[in-house]
Amino acid sequence: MSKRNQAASLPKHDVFQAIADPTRRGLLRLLVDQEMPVNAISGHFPMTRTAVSKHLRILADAGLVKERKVGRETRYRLDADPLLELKRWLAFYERYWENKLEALKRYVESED
Amino acid sequence: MSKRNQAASLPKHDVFQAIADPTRRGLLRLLVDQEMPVNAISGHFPMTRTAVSKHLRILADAGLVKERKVGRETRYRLDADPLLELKRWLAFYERYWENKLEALKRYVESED
DNA sequence: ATTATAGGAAACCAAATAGTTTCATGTCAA
DNA sequence: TTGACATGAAACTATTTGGTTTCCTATAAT
Repeated sequence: MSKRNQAASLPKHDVFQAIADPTRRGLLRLLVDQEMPVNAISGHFPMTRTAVSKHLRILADAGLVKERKVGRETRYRLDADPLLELKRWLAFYERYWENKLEALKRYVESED
Repeated sequence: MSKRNQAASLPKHDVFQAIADPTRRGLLRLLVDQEMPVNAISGHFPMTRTAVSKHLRILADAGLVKERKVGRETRYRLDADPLLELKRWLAFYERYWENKLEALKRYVESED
């Protein structure tokens, strides 16, 4: 049932786009093993809280962070799962750099 | 010598940004094991040759394709090397989904 | 009850992006 | 040498992006 993500719940931002921005990569890195409220998070970045908040929304759209309301604050934490898609995408190209490394290895070995 | 890529040859587009666009991912996929001239390439995409050409330039800036002039045509081919950066970036997060899978596994196993 | 704190929503802005059309240049073919 | 072909450059446009400021709402603390 439900062909993955359709109509109703189409993620507005995919993981490729989400990680394209360096600030957002920084956010992921920061939330790796801490759940943090927006204020604490935004202290780590040279921009307004609102800007950080928007980045967090984009990450949430891509499924890369989860949010939880606690009292008057919203806490965010990493969800690395969507990165699996990236890993699968990357895997396809793996043999191409492996080929290169192979070639280099042969070249080096033929040098003695 | 030369701390990687500095001043003079700063790549205007990094690999994260380069692969953010679906058309560009399509280009990489197409050039995986063929060297192709622009005209042949652009036939595979629903946009003008010029637009494709610009995407190719962005990929070239990120080092993901190499170009070679042959007579009056310019042929492009994949260079997967810069994807290693992405792989390293991803590797950092690997344990986070592994933890999840672990947890799931324990949960399933405790079910009999 | 009043004040302070945490966060999102809205309106706005500048710059970047993804595309177009038109033009110029270099190379191949007749 | 004349014409056709392959491509990049330039100028232009619409949309998206990344940021801001200003305001509103909900929760906590006094």
